[in-house]
Amino acid sequence: MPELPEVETTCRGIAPHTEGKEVKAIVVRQPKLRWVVPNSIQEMVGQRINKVARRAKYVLLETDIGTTMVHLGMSGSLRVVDDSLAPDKHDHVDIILDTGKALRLHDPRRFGAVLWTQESIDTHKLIGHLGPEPLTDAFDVDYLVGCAARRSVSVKQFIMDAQVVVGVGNIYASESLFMAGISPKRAANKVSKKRYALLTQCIKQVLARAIEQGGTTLRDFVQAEGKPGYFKQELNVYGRAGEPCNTCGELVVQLKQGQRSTFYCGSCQR
DNA sequence: AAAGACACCTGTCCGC
DNA sequence: TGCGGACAGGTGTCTT
Repeated sequence: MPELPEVETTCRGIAPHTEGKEVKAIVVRQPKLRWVVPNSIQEMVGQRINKVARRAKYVLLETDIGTTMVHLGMSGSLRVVDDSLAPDKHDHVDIILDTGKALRLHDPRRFGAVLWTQESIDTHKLIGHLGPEPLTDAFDVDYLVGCAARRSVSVKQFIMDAQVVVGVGNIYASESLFMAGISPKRAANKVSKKRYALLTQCIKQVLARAIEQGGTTLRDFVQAEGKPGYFKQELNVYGRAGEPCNTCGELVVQLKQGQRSTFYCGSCQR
């Protein structure tokens, strides 16, 4: 489910309930997620959560002595619930706070992760090699053009490459390319600098707007309070194969690129 | 070095 | 109603 806007929405939703609160207990009902939840996660018990942050698609719960990293995978969501609320089948991990609330990870497919690290996040094995955040100034046209040199992969797969830029997943890659009028099939090194300048802006705009709308709920994403995101109604191409393009009326096309579905308008995108 | 395939897992939907 | 197969928002790892 979650791309950058959904993870950011989650962070913003849980922050008021977790920042400054102490962790009273951690309950792991199903340790087998993408990686087995480490026993060292219990080191977080008794610690105060100083800050909720995000890097790429990781939710970071920072304490004085270490950081808990939560990844939502394809089907994960993190909610704030009353500690006493009975867990569902796929509620795998609870981080129980001293307020009577708990952060509850729900993840049917178990592609998500809960990890504990004492090292600096910037150099962490899973994060150190990642590209810049798309909503920062470090992500600009010169940077993107530099990355694209000698890359024959399609521009859609290129912008989904986390070593190039983080947070752009399957929905927002298609949407950004539609907004920029660029064909997803074009090779990354065959896109002009002028069009990369536009694409850079479109990626920022699409992600920012999706965050404003609380993310996109396709099937199971929910925000911290359990509400869906509302960006789905603003999708122009994703999931709209066979429907008319909102701009020109031509039918939206679906294809596979790197095992993932891509949606685009063959008339508006060149 | 880069590109492509595969793996992980459950739920849902569609056609027969 | 049941069954098989395809598909789903991610990403590390292995093979070409």
